Amino acid sequence: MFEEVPAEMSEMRSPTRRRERVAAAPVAPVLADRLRAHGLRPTRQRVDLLHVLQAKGDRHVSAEVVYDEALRSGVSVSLATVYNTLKQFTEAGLLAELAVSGAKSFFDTRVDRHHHFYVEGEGAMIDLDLDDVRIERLPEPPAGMEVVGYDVVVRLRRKA
Amino acid sequence: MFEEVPAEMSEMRSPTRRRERVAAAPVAPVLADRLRAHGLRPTRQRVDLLHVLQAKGDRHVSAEVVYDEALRSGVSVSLATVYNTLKQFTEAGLLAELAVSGAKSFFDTRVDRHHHFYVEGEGAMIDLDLDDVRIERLPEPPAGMEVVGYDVVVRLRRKA
DNA sequence: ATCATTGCAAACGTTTTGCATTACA
DNA sequence: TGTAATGCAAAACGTTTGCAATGAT
Repeated sequence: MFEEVPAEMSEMRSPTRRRERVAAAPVAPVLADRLRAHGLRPTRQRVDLLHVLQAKGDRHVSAEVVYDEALRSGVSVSLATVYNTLKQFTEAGLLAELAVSGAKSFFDTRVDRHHHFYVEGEGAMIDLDLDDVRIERLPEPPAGMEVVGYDVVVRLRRKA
Repeated sequence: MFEEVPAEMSEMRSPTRRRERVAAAPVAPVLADRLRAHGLRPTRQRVDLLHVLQAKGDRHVSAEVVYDEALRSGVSVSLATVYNTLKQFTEAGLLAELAVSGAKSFFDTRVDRHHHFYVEGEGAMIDLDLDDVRIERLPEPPAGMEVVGYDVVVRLRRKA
């Protein structure tokens, strides 16, 4: 391994919690609307997965974690569908793909502009509000290009 | 695919160029010293791969690209050794691992502190001198942590 | 001579795909 | 009903590992 990366990056998994089939929960209509608003048909799996993703607030997840949590909460999906759905959600703007070093994909449930702390040696990422970082000087883009935005990763080390 | 990522990120491959066995070239002793200075035994493969990596100036490569270039320039290595060697080089500080979105590892031959442009849709990264970006305000690290540094990625889009 | 390094092939974990089935609109 | 989405298993990648052979000091 090039680096130890925890299954879920920014928090420990909280104790298992039994839950009704999410699709039947009262939040479902809201989720369905959110999906429609992003051009996605609100199928059972998409609603369920969106619910799983949102159930714990902002976080950084891998496909496997989402799959595990889905099963754990009684949602029936295949791993392939989780992968495909995360990809669709990302294309639709419901998720953002995180740039991390290593060979595994991570997704950020928070899609508004923000930055990150990165804890070295643990691979954990922590959200950083936009206001906590400010860039003073932005470089000139190469000819024919325009600047879309910038991402800052502040690297941390645990004090001895 | 989540995103098209070119085999080599920051430049197109230049036309194939026949070359002597690198280990026999006059640069070898220098490379060997560099390896020793970083605590690595200068084996033939390590010298050869270091030469391949440095042959084109600073760049962002994947294991596969390094492997291809090695074969193309007459260097005999196995893909497994390329992977292992890139990992060792990274640990030894001869390379830096790049944080990119996606499921593949990329390495930066430039190890001094610098930032990057990232061209959306092409996955290309372009080096940015440290002076071209300046951060005005750095956030307070969480308790028990200290800030080691920060990386900035300026995202670009090709103008229409 | 000794011990690190290598090569190879096989194992592994992650992600994608093909195709028959299901379910939304 | 027509079409998009799903499940599954299998394939396709990217990466690592085990072990015997090789090479550096």
